[in-house]
Order: sequence, then C-alpha cells, then structure tokens
Amino acid sequence: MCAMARPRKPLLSTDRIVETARELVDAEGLAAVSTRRLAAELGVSGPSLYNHFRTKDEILEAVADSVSAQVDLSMFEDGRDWRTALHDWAVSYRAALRDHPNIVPVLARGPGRRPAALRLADAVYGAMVDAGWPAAQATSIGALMRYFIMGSALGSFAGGFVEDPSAYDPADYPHLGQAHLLAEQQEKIDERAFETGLTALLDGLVAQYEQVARGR
Amino acid sequence: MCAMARPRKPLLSTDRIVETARELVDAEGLAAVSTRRLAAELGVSGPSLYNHFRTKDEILEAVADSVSAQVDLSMFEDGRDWRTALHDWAVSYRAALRDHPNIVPVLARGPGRRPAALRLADAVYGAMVDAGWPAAQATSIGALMRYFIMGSALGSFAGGFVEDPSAYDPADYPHLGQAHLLAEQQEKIDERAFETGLTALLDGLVAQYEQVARGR
DNA sequence: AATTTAAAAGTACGGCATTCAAGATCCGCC
DNA sequence: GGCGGATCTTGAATGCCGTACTTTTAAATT
Repeated sequence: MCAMARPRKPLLSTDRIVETARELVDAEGLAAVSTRRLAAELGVSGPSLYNHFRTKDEILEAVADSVSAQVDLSMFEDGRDWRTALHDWAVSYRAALRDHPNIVPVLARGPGRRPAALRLADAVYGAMVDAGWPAAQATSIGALMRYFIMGSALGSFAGGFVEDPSAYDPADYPHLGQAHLLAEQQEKIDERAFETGLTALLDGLVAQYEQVARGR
Repeated sequence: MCAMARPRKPLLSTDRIVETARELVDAEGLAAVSTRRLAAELGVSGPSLYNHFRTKDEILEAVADSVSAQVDLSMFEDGRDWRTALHDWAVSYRAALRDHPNIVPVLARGPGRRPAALRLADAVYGAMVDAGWPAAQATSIGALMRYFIMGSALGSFAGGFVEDPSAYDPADYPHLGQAHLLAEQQEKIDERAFETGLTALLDGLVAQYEQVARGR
C-alpha cells in the first residue's frame, strides 16, 4: 500500500488549522474540538496537527487570539475623548465575544502569551496615558474593563441557561421570580446589565479623573 | 477472593465527596480531578462515585456551590445603606473566590442550577429592591456585579501568569512595559484594579440612583 | 422471612491527547 | 546532477479519561 508521506503541497498550515478550529468551535462548541475531529475536518489524520502546534491548547489559544484580533481599536487613534473611546471599545469587544461565544472560556483565562490580546491591552493603556491618566491608573483601567467585559460575556451568552425554571421552588428564593431564569429573558437582562454596568463604570471613572485632574 | 460488596456503613456520602473534591481542586487544580483520582483519594474504586452523582460535572458544580455558600450575606440584613452593603458583599465574594481560585472557571459559567448561587442572587436583588431600586435595575445590579467580580477572579488569580516576560519584544507593545507581565506584580495590579473598578462601579450606580430618586 | 433497594467492586468500551518510528517528498549544497 | 538533512504526513501504540453494565453483598422495607 501507498503510505502517504510528504505531499507536494503542504496540506496544513497554521492559519488553515486556526480557521477551521474557529469554525468548529463556533458551530459545535469547545467540547467538539478534539484533535481527531479537527483533523478530520481538515481532511487529515490525527497527529498531523502536531507538526504545526505543540499541543491542542496552543491551537485553542491561537483561535482565541484570532478573536481578540477582531476587536476594533480605531477609536483610540483619533482624538476622541477617553470616555467615549472606552465605551465604544467595550461595546466592540463585547460584540466580538458575542460572535464567538464558545471560545470565551479560553479567552477569559487571561491574556497570557497571545499577541493580539497584548496589543489590545497596549492600545487601551496608551490611550489612557495620553488622556492624562497616571500610569498606574491606566493599567488598572485596562484590567478592570477586561474584568467587566469578560465577566459579562462568560456569565451571559457563553454561560449555561436554565431550560426548565419550573423545577425550582420559588419559596427558596423569595425575591427572585422565575422568569429571570428563562434563556429568552436572560438575553435581555444581560444586555441591560452590561449597558447599566458600563455606564456606571465609566461615570465612576470620570469622577475619579476629575479628582486626579483637580489634584494637579 | 472476597469481592467487596455493600459495606456495613456507607463509605461515601455526597458531603464527603464534595469536601474531598474541593480539597483536591484547591490543592492540585481542576485538571487533577478525575473520577479515578478522586475515588482513590476517598479510598474507593472509580465508578462508586456514580452511586451518589450522575456525572463528574455534577460533582464540580456541587463544589462550586459549596464555595458560593461561603460568601457572607449578612450585610444585606441590617439597615446598612445599599452602597456599602454592595461594596462589602463584593469584597467578601472576591475573598471566597481567592480562597478557592481553581474552581472559579466552574463558578463563572453561570449560576445555573446551584442553590447557594441563586440564594446569593436573591439576597442582592432583595436588598436592592428594599433600598428603592426599581425591579429591573435591581436585577441588572445583581448581574453586573457578578460580571465584574467573576471577571476579576478569572482574569487575575485564577488566570495564567507569564513566567518569562523577556520572551516578549517590547517594541511590539510600545506603551506596555514588561514588568506588568510578572506574576508578582500582577497580583498587586489585580488588587488595585478590583478596588478602582469597584469604587467606580458603585459611584456610578449612586449617580444613577439619584437620578431615579429625583424622577419620583 | 422474603423481597426490594443501596452501595460497593470489577470489567469493559470508546474516546482522548500525545509520542514515536517510518516513509516520502522537498530544498539547499556539493 | 546527486546527496543529505529538514519537512510533512502516516499508522501504531501508550496511558489516561468518563461512564455503563454486571455482580456481590448488606441494609431497609414489607
């Protein structure tokens, strides 16, 4: 038998692997991504992936970073005021996560070694420093915005909803109704909570900024 | 040979399983928890666990909920003003997560069906309504606080730090230094970012509250 | 006392990430 | 032009994993 060896043109490339992996994650979730399954999707046999990545986790990190790369950063370039830039960035960030909810758990475990995620942090930090924030606070702002955005993504569209609220005894949760457990309602709740929280966060930062400015 | 059968006293109980699982998660991380390993830790053979839980995931959810149960809720009982109650609760919540960082990824994927997590949401909601917030906003506040707290826990002590920042080319991230990549510094950054963000969030909510109150 | 139920052990299955040796092709160097 | 090492893919193999099923015995129920 002809044991297939090195082909004329490489069947695989890191880009093609990441792209296919992202499609698979989007379509069927993180759990569907096994090395064998992904390889099958690529028309290739299992361990071939290890010629391009050292571990499966590296592939998922690359997928995560390709999502980070989709976040718009243009609002930090022109001279918009920092509050609206931060707001628009947060909305764009959340939109990118909503487009790829299944990869959020990977994204949420930290920027790690991923270049696009670091570029993103760099852009926010630079913009805040340019806007007059002290370095330490600019760092904090980048971190706390990521906390809120990631937490929101994880807790809402990436998270598990409840199929059957009637399984709960409302007496156990005297204030909470049952409706909020419905997946359908959940979406609206999450949208509103994100907007409310983002507004509060930014308003609070504006107040802190004014205090800093007055101190100088 | 004596094939061990039902013992005089049950070797396992759901409580003992959850307790041991939590210890194992705390000591060696989520990845160390396999049914076999956990069973060994309990002095029992693998599939015995399935007499008390339907899946491994149910065990992890129970562990997560046992951590939720450790969050102090007493600040919602006395007549403290809602802002300080919310603040103290957030700090206590974060402390509980810091004590068990390895289970955070499970906790972060949503309250789901876990009773302690729902009791927690119920307490916050009830307190906000009592304080005069409209129902919809009270729901939002519970959600957005959870976003921030979970995001903060995931992104910092539960997340992956970087061991060797010198592997990065600082030219790629012109504003960011290298120091912030150090795990040691990271801890301080996260602590400060959490406090800064929490203050901003609460200040922003106070501003919204005053608007709501004026509208009435 | 008889019967049902519960809690353990043991075995087994299919899938998983990853390692390794072997084959086949390409590329650069003599 | 030929040779040698690097590159890419393969198939087989390893040691985990979650979980289902069967068996054995003791407890609980009737």
